[in-house]
Amino acid sequence: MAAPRQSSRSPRYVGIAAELRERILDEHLAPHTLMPSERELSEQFEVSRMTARQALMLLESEGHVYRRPPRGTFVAEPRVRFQIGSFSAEADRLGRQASAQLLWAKALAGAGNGATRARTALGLADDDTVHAFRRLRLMEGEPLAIETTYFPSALTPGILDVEAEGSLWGLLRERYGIEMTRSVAVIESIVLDEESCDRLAVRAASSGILLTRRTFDQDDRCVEFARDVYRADRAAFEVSASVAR
Amino acid sequence: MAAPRQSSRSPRYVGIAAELRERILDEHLAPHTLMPSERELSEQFEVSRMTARQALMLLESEGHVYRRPPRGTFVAEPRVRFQIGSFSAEADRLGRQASAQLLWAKALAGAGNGATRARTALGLADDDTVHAFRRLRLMEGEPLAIETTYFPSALTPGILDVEAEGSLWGLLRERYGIEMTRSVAVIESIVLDEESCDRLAVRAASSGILLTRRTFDQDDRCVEFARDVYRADRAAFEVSASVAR
DNA sequence: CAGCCCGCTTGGTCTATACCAAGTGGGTCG
DNA sequence: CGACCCACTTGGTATAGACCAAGCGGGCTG
Repeated sequence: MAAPRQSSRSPRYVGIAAELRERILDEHLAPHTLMPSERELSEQFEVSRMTARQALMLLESEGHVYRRPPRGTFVAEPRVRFQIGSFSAEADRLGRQASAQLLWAKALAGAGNGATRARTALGLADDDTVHAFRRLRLMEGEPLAIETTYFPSALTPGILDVEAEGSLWGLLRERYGIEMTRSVAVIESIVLDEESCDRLAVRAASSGILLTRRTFDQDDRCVEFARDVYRADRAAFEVSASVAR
Repeated sequence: MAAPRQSSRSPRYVGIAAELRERILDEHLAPHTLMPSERELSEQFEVSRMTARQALMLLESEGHVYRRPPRGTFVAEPRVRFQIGSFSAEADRLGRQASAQLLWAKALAGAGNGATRARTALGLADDDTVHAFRRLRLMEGEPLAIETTYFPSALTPGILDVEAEGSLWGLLRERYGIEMTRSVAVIESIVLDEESCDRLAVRAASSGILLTRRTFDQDDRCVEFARDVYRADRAAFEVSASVAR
């Protein structure tokens, strides 16, 4: 049977999403509260399961709920605000407990694997090598970002052998005497790839924020190139700029 | 009938999206090229229309295509990169032709309508009024952002009567002798509301980037509060920061 | 010839149904 | 008692079919 003509102009699933959004916000349901299942909602609102599902998918894309099959759909937590710079420094500033899980650490030479792009960003020659880390960053135990960081090998001998659970910037200062002085970054909205969704524990093709950063030291050498992917529903960025005239 | 067991692990629609993405990127199809319709794709790939549709929706959320019912689905243009600051200044820098359509301009007093929030951001008292503009910003004729800008009324007498098609920052400098010197902004990913989707000519519940900005003058007074909503698929932001130690 | 209208196509929405993978919990068996 | 297993529930994927609004173009009508 076709859809019965609705009185309002907007689609049924938008209205259902609005109703649920209101429930979450007005009754300020606690984060991680279990929402009704798709099948329950389809009965309550007298629509097919696919329509109830569309409403929940809308709320998920807004960051109001998250879904954890086969457990159910839950109320989400509000997002965390970052400034550009080191994840660890930000966590300290916010008084949150940050940690990192090393995914890999290696020396990159030759072409491919982002090595070429990293060398270009770092201002290195084609035959230079770079040291690269990929780390999952967590705050209060929740995965928030995947950082991929590249340093010129010449500046960071032996860095791959260090335990990389803490601040890499701190390591650069303490062990290599490199002072980071300024960063230039590009922030954009992306759709997360399969691996990132997996690591960040969000559903496939979720929205993410890509922060591509170059950091310079006291001599204005580019000493770090980083490509950080944040969960869009959990992160916000605070930036400041002087006005060019 | 149920879905036949696929050989691969990933869903059918992800594979179809990948195939189409490849076609767009490898054959570098020109922007605005018409893609096959959902019904055509469902025949070509031998899936139901809903599955072909999911693939196209995925590509749309990635910004690879845009949909314009009932004309069809088209290859999208790549995104534009901004620095924090004035939209007009950025357009100049990029050598693009920028324009603005005034949506409304009014004086706000009392509570509600964002007036309270604007006063707080501007550091004004509860009985002060603010002058507010909402403008649709276009680049090369394409809607890219909705700016809502608030100024202290005391600093900008008569500003509501000015034609607001160009740069408001230019106006502040030339007419009121106010020099903008620095901005502080928060960038985050949001889902666009119905009106914004409409104005920006994107589908309902598309992803957007919210830039909330406070701008200060030579005396470090906050002279502008702005809430700008950009299309996530068309905008990127370049920022720089010195490293706090 | 001008203008209107109608039918085709498109994406958008919705129904109804089916099977799948994977946690959860209860009950059973050794 | 402990380990295992199976049934139930959940969201995820997929099918097949239906009607809608709206742009477009061709053909008909005045």
